[in-house]
Amino acid sequence: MQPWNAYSAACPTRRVLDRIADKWAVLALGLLSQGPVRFNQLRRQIEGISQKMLSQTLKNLERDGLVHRKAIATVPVTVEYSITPLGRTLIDTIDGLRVWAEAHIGEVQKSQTRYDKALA
Amino acid sequence: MQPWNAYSAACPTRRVLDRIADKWAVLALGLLSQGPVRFNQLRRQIEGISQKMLSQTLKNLERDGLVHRKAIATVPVTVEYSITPLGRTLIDTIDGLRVWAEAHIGEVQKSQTRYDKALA
DNA sequence: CAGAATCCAGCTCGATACTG
DNA sequence: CAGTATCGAGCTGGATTCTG
Repeated sequence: MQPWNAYSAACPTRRVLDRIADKWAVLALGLLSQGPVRFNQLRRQIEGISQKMLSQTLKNLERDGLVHRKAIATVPVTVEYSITPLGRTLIDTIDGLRVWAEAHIGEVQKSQTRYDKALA
Repeated sequence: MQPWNAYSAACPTRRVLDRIADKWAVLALGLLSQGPVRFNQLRRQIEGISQKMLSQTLKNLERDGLVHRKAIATVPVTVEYSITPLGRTLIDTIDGLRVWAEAHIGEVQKSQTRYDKALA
């Protein structure tokens, strides 16, 4: 845990955290890890996302090289998004967090309840 | 990657991601993992944080059971924050992300540069 | 279908001032 | 020392409208 002894905008960890801080990004990447999908298809799968956010999220993911965008010249245009190998290594890493979450969410919830009760 | 096929506010992973989305929380937890510290001591170590945010961050971490707050009745009061065993398991998990970040940040950056250049 | 552009309500967060 | 309270600027993100 060395790099955390000082706040630094250049810290790689922080930059990655900033990216996955965006819940939509993680959600989208997770879905894309199951196979390529089109824009509106993805939108329907991520219930609650606005198309502005999906567009923005995908653009960021593509910029980071985590997702690949492929435009197919049909009429009307079809765009297929897929996860890149790099993206796959990230989602695999995030999976560790998923495991932690599912293992400990009960404990966290209990702590919250206790905390809230102590205030009232 | 099952739980991601639908957006759900109850999804444990998402709740954990929401917590660590807060960059200050991760920073603080990381520092606390090195040993107990007092409020202003911590504040000095996390350069750039406002005391409002530190206060808020620590309160959230305590509520989740990730951090322990111990008030010592001196004059003036001393408050010592320390990481809990649960918090330690989380920071260990986040460490996987740190490893990923340090291994792949170069690749990400290259992709970004390429992407930006393609637009201009 | 796959977006881009605009508008604006709401929340975040820093700055400041005050307290036990 | 370790906070709380209040206020306002600014960013975020949803809703809506329009396009190739």
